[in-house]
Order: sequence, then structure tokens, then C-alpha cells
Amino acid sequence: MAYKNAHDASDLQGFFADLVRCETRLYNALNERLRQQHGIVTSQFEFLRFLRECPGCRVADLAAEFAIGVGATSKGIDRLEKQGWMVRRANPEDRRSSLLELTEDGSRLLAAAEKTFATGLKELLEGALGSSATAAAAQALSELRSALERDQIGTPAG
Amino acid sequence: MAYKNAHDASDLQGFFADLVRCETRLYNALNERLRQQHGIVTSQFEFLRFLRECPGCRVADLAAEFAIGVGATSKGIDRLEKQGWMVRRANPEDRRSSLLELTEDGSRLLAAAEKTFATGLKELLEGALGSSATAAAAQALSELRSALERDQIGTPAG
DNA sequence: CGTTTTTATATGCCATGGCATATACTGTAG
DNA sequence: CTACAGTATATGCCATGGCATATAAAAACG
Repeated sequence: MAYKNAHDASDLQGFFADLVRCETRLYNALNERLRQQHGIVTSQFEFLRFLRECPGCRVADLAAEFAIGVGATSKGIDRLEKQGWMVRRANPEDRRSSLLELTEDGSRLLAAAEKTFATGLKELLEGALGSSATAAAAQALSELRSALERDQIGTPAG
Repeated sequence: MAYKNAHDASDLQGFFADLVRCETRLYNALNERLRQQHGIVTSQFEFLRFLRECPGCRVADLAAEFAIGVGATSKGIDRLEKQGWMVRRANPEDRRSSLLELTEDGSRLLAAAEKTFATGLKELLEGALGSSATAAAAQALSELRSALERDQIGTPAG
């Protein structure tokens, strides 16, 4: 609702602004639903989902996936572990790191939260975008993401 | 580089994940350039740009634009003002609020930072996405953003 | 006009992430 | 085996945002 919502398609600055605004609003909206219904926030939801897909992963794997620092990741894991949703298990091959995995409680929570998340996202997106527009955006963002990850762009220091 | 990078176009969860990852990495990358070259971060850059486009706007206008809380916005403005890049001027029509505007220093900083930002973004995006894919994504995100703003989705409480 | 309600912002407390550093461990060279 | 460089994570300090609250002023009401 502001100073320039119609952007030329070749306007990269407009593209970036829209990207950030969409991300912020969707993230906020999903955050609220997850918090109210399950007591977690979206970042925790994404951690849990990653842990289910990659059992035995390490802190550094999460940090790389989400392009956040290792320190922050370690603290995020602390919080999930404190709630009993996952555990650090000793890594027999390298005692500096731990192998991370979901607990039963964590799996149950994730299963429930995933329903909330999927439903919420569907509501938020389907009302706003036609399916072909969604598909086009999804395709482009998927490519962009791959390129950014390939080139390690925006990977934090710590 | 992780557990599932190829998503069906109708996979909304994949779409969301890609959206967040792209936003994070681009934001991080631009942040670093802006910080090194101008001593500001991307959120400050966006504040300054908004202030130039909407001179005399108020704190609430910024908060609405960026979908962040009013308190956080006020603090962000504090920091910019402390650096001398903008000022709060008394609002003759409503003494509860102030009218915000860039200073000369702020304008100069913004002009310089905008070059860095535009160049950086171009580098980051053009290497990764063809122009037609960018255009398609831009179009879709622009629509999505409009819909989210129209329905006030993800607008924070405070 | 006086009272109450609403609005706009500022401020305090808390949670979280970045970055630097500390610590523990692994791998390598000699 | 010893020393040393490199790696994985944990932790501390700082900055920032959310949310609740405080404060001030405008608006509504009688």
C-alpha cells in the first residue's frame, strides 16, 4: 500500500522488494498460526522438518540449509532439545559433533504442525495467486535458490 | 543443497521454502556489501529509500510498508536519526506523531548506497536467472504482495 | 467544556541471530 | 608419539525485532 507497487518486470529492485515483503508477511502469518496451535514458530517448524528428512544430520548441515550461522543453529537446537523434541546423540566417528534426531514427541509435533502449516499456506496462497502464476514463480525461485546455493551466496560467517 | 531441491510446481511447501531461502541469501549478500561500503544494512537502506519516496511520512507508514511492528520501526528511526541521516519534524496537525524526512547527508548516503545495491542485485540475479524467468517471478510476486497487503496478512501486532 | 475512548509513538523486557572467541577433537607432518 | 593446523560446536556479547506497556494527544460523547 505504498509508494510504488507496480513494477516493471525488468525492475530488479522492485522484484527484490516484493520478494522480501512476501516472505515477511507469509512468515509472520504462518508464525502466528504455528505459535497459537503448537507453541512453535516457523523457524522451529523448518528445523523439525529438516531433522525428519535428514536423521543423523549435524548442526553444520542445518546451518548450511538455512543459510544462518552455526552459533545460532546451535542455540536453536538447544531450545528444541530442551523441549524434548529432538536429541543430540554422540557421533561415534567424530566426537566434536553430535548426530541430531527427532524424538517421538518431536515427530508427533511435526506431524500435527505440518497440517496446520500446509492448510495455512494453501489458504494464504490460493486466495492470492492463480496456479499458473504460482507455478511460474515456484520454478523461477527454485532455479534462483539452486544458483545461490551453488555459488554459496549469502552464507553467513559464523 | 539438501534434502529435496526439486519441487513439483504445485508443491506449495517447496515454493515457500524456496522463497524464504532466496530471500535470506539475497538479503545476507546485499547486507554485506552495504555494510562494508556504506556502514548501513539492508533494512536501513530500505528505510532511507522509503523516506525519499514519501517525505513527511510517519512511523506508522513505515511499519505498514515493511510489515514490522511500530516499536521496532521507532527504534530503527532512532538509529537513523542518531546518524544524522534523517530527522523527526514536528507534525503541526497531530502532535502525537512526527513527520520524517531525509537530511542532505541521508540523501547523499542513499544515492551512493543505491548504486551499490543495484549493482549487487544485478550481479546476484542475472547470473542465476534468465530474464524471462525473472519477469515471471516478478509478476507473480507482485501480485502476491498486493493480495497480502490488501488482506493485511502478516501484519504484526505491535 | 469535562470525561472517556481511541490513536500514535516511545520504551522496557525478552527472544533470537550475527559474529568473535573458547574448547574440544581430528588430521597431518615430522 | 608430539606438535600443529584445521574443524565442529558451544558460548558470550551485541544488535534488532516482537509484544506489552506507558504516555501524550486527538476524537467522540454527553
